[in-house]
Amino acid sequence: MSIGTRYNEYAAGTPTERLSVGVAARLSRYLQVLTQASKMGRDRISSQEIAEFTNVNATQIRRDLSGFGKFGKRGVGYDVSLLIGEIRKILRTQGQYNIALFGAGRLGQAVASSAVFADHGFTVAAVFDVDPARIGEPIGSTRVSPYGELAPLVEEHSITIAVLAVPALAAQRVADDVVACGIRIMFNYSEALIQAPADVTVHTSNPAAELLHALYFSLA
Amino acid sequence: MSIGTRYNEYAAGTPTERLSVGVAARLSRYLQVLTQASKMGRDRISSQEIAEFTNVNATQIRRDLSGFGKFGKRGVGYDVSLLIGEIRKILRTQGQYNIALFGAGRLGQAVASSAVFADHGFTVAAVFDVDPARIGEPIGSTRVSPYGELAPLVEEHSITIAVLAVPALAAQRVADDVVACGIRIMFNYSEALIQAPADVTVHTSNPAAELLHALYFSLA
DNA sequence: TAGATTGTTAATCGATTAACAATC
DNA sequence: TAGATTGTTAATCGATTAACAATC
Repeated sequence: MSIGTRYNEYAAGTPTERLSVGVAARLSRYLQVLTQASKMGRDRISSQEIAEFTNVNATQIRRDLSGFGKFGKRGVGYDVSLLIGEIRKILRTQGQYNIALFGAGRLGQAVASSAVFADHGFTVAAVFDVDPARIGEPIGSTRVSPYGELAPLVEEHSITIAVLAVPALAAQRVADDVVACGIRIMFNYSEALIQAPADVTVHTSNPAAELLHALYFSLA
Repeated sequence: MSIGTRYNEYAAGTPTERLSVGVAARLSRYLQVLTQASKMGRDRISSQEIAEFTNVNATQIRRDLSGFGKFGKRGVGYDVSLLIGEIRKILRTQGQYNIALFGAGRLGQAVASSAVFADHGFTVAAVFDVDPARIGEPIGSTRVSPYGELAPLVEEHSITIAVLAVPALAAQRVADDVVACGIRIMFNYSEALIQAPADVTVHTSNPAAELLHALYFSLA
């Protein structure tokens, strides 16, 4: 009966089924490439080109997309802005999402002033730091808030995502506080291994692992 | 005959076959988790714990490792430092590798002073910036060099990896120059889509795509 | 028309999962 | 001994690849 209820909810809200983890991950990456291609003034793009930038097979890309409609033109490719719209509809991530950034040091400042999040509708709505000297400093389009105001500001700005740009030793404590505020998605730029409840998603930036992997294949 | 020659080369140098892309990528991620666990003072770790931090299935982890030897103890788990050594042997990435960092701005400074690369034997041997005001500035354990000295310094320091912390608009030009110097591995922190020859590996940091992906699954 | 690229199928390959004996 | 976790097998699922007709 509870399973039946869930199916009914899906049927009422959206006719499509839940995407698999793999498909959702790949669609997100296509969206990133398309967004950047659009900024570079590209109108059209082929599955082959998307493949080069995502390292996903071109046939796989065409099949991922064709599962939701015929978005391309044979002999021509895909219209970039049309495809951006379609993927956003599929991912149901068309809205604006507010981010809380932790750490107003060099990394935090770089993140706050970068376009990488803004391009996808993510707004850095609050920045926190434990250093009293930094409180009130302008950063991106906001100012540094005291860490003690975390809970009320998360509530006030409807923040759903945390980005951790703090030292590794502080990361777990911040993660715990963030979870306590009801945030369920974190992006961790520190090298710390974050412990979090099962319903919380933690993505950890891992450039060193990617270099090791690349290095293995480049060695004779 | 050429195929036979290749097999002979492998047989002479190393008895093991080439790892698949998937295995090498996963082993690199296990190594990152183990390295961090070691820094946190952990002596032992179970496949289940590695699974939680890598999002790789615990059975998969055990099978990846058991293909190369019996590194674990039943009922106990894996010895962290022993396993670090074994994976380094498998990946043949035990040496020191020199990095050229491009961009001495906030992001570049954050990267240069972070432990994330140093923990895996990557040394930032040279930092380049086009801003004359920054030349000679200390950054990490080196100083900012003029961009014009790229080729001789890459040669002098045996640099094999480039890390791009430059604005998106400058990224492609830097990538072209880097490739011209013979570097074949790049890590790109900008949101730019980098074009490079097929034998060059470019990894682009993509926090926004990972957030979009996480967001999809966290939405009701 | 000729060339290019999508949409789609079928075959192969690798990853995931469940299960469990072995053993620390 | 009892509990825990590895090493390993088998079954299922999803990704990759090649191929090609459809069609812009």
